[in-house]
Amino acid sequence: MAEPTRESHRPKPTSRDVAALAGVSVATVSYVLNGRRDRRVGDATRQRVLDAAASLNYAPNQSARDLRRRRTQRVCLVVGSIGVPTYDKLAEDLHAVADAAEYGVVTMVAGDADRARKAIESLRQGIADGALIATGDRVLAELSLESLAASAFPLVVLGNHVEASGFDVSRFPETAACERALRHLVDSGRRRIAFVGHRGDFDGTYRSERYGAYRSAVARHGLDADESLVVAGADDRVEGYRAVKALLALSAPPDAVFVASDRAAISAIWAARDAGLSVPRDLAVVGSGNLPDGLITNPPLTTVGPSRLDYSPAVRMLFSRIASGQQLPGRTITTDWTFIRRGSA
Amino acid sequence: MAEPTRESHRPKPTSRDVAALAGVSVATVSYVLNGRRDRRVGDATRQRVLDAAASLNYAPNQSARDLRRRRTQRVCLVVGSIGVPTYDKLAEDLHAVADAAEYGVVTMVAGDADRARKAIESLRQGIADGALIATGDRVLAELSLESLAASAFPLVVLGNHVEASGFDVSRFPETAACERALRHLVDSGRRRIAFVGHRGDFDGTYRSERYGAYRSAVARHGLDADESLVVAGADDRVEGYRAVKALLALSAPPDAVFVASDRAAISAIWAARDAGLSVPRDLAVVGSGNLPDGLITNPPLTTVGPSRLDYSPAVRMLFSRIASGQQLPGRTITTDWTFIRRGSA
DNA sequence: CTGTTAGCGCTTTCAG
DNA sequence: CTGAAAGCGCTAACAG
Repeated sequence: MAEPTRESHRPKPTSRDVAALAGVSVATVSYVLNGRRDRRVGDATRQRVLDAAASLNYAPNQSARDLRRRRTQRVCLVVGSIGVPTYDKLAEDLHAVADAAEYGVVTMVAGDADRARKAIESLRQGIADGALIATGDRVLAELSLESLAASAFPLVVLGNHVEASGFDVSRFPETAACERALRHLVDSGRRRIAFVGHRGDFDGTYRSERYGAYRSAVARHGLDADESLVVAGADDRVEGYRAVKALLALSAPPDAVFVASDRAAISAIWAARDAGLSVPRDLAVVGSGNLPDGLITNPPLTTVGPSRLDYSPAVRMLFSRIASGQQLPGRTITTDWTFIRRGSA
Repeated sequence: MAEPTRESHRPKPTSRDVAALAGVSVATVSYVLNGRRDRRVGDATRQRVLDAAASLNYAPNQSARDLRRRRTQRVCLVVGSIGVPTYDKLAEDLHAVADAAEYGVVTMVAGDADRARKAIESLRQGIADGALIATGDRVLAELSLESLAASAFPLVVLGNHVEASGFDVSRFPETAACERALRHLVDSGRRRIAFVGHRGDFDGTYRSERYGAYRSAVARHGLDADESLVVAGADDRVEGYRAVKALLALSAPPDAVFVASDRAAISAIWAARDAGLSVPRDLAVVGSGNLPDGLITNPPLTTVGPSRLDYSPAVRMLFSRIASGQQLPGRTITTDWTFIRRGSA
């Protein structure tokens, strides 16, 4: 109100300002504000400090604190993309544990190797005390985690094709379950099985486990190897719907579809029903991921995935690594995917 | 290999180590590594520094750099929860701009006022150079943003019921569109209109715009005011499905349902179809949010929401605030929701 | 119980 | 073109 024209930018108060106002030293301010048990401070002094801090609207500077303490009290989650249910669940599980441990969570999105390298660089620069990397195997394959691991940085990686060396690994092997699902389709008489994959599933030389299982099933069981039966569309509900709609409009449509995500598999069920087809009679549908959403489709979604979607073991590995401070040997936990037969195939 | 038993924790290399190895001063290291144009360094020296840094596997310490520079080159996104499509879109839009501006993004999840206060505390402690707060109006109502705004911290808030004072606000007023949707239902002869809300929509004294519009429509148009027609279930696809299924099993079921999310509205269409009902004939369904997913339902989803889901204006406000460094006046951008009639009502 | 002091690792004037 | 030196704001020994 006094100077509406050129509001003078008064600098943020520091612990020194608080100390001065309370008539104590900065050390005392630090002790009071961090409430350490080994450092008893007189009640009167403590109150003066608290009052001073409150009246100055003081907030301690994180960078300075991190620098001095040599830790950030933060963990970092590196995910491959936004809006993917499994990453969402991972984020939830991580937040739950981090909150309990009074740790903050920072999330970085690294959809390609370039971004992932940037994220790793940030980690090397000490942006957090540990990290959970879940960018997917495709990106992981192009990454070198050695520089991080070499510095004993607490790290847990979700990936099926990395070796635990200097960090921990959480694996979800998919192949066996996918093969079982495909065999089931074959056993129930399907010959023209389509594959709806993520865009990344076919990327260059990389081949996802789901796609790999599909290719080998086609070969092994002598199925119709029609390239027009392999399409992208698993990344997204809408894309999935359109992809399956297009498949069904083929002159020789598929009699089954193996979809690399449950989201898109649900869209597949719709697309089939909207085309006047009966699932599974006219089109068998198998999804991937075992999301709860598959329970409410009609028919309920047959899928492959972990029998329970729970990342807390991986999260706990991370926190145990952070707590130990040691250079632990690399641990691996493995959660096999299973074939979960419900109504759609 | 040499000492497998007690791996000595060699400390991370600092700029001093690099300087020593390169035979230059730490200042030169800083100049080289930050590649400043105003400070030309001899090519030979520069190369020595780069080699030294590489051979030591050096990564500059962020905390120290942030402390000295008095900025973090990071922005913070505070969202109300994980796995909500609109927050996902917001995160995407923010990441897009931040990447281009060479800014990092840290995300915090603040589902309730306590968490939100913690997040704000972190912001006050300088965890980022600016923030986008999107926790939803319910949480926002319990929050005091003054302490942040007072320190001229660059801030943009997504909220319909906050005043832009010391920060910018992006509003998406819902009420008018909701009223239009409800009037449309009434005009097409619906009398028993159900409301499927988020758990937070009824929280204590708080009443969301969607729910408020529903209550007033019931009163104004003299609709059946049956409390059993008001249920939670909008937070989640599965919950939404179950909630609508239960509504349809009522002895006096609704003839229309206004759902506070598109996700759950889609589940509502399914639930109706699975119950052998025709949409919209037997049950009219209106969603909220205008997600792309509503285009692929059968019938396509009638909804209320912004005509285009785009948060980049809000994001740009944030970055302009950060860039200016000034204490700008609070700006407000308003994007009205509209009634988008498709097939389901 | 409280104060003094020495840095954490980096950037940035200011000299040379 | 390069170096010396002064801190950024905080915590943690160590004294008293």
